[in-house]
Amino acid sequence: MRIATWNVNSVGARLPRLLDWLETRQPDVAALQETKCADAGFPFAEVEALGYEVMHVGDGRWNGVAILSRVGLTPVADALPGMTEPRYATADCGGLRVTSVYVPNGRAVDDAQYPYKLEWFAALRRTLDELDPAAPQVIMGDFNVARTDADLWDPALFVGSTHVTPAERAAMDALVDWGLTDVVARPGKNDRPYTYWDYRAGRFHQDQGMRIDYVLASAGVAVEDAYVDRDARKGKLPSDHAPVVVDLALVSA
DNA sequence: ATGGCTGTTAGTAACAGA
Repeated sequence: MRIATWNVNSVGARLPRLLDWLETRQPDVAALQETKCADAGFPFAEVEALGYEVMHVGDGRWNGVAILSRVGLTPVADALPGMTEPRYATADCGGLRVTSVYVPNGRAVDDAQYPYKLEWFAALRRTLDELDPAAPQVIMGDFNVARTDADLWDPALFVGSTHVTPAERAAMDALVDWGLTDVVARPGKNDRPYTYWDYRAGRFHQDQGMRIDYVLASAGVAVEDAYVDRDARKGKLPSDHAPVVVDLALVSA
């Protein structure tokens, strides 16, 4: 099974590229983030025409997540308990539980969005309490955390910022420590692991990015290959994120 | 040098992203 996660930064603005990407990469399951639309604005017909079932959670100009699957899709949850923004979707897809997450940015450590981000992580962690780490599961998306300084093109620029604080990194560790593997992609350009590059200042061209998009896989998943699809960040009108693509097999208990 | 760009809804400006 091939799965992928991609922060598309508006599914409307990205539709031609999304459809081309689905046709050329052929993911069985794709988790999208930042669709930036309500259900009425989601291109269901175009995506379904490629053979995908779609679960979309969105309410307008910000946030929005989706799960696309051509191996079956049964929705499980469209929100974290107590969290109202459209940043979370879970579905069962061909024997694999798939969660698409768009973790709040946090903005600044002295902003109210920062404790909100940590609360959001805690709510995400609590969803695992009732689950079996041996069951096939992936939680993937834009986590807005660089787990280590190696995940930043210039760690000095992020001192005092969100995305790198011990609390945010501990929140990621708490997910991993429950029993999820941070799937490491094949080395990319210059062996750098980035999945996001700012639009400004030629950051992508200089490979000055961040690793903030992750695939977290349970022990019920055997990873066969993983890579960051940098080609999807090239050319005209790209998202500022690249997809992470993972080939895997389900491990029977 | 904390900017540089791109998206949305708005209606030629504000806000958000990371």
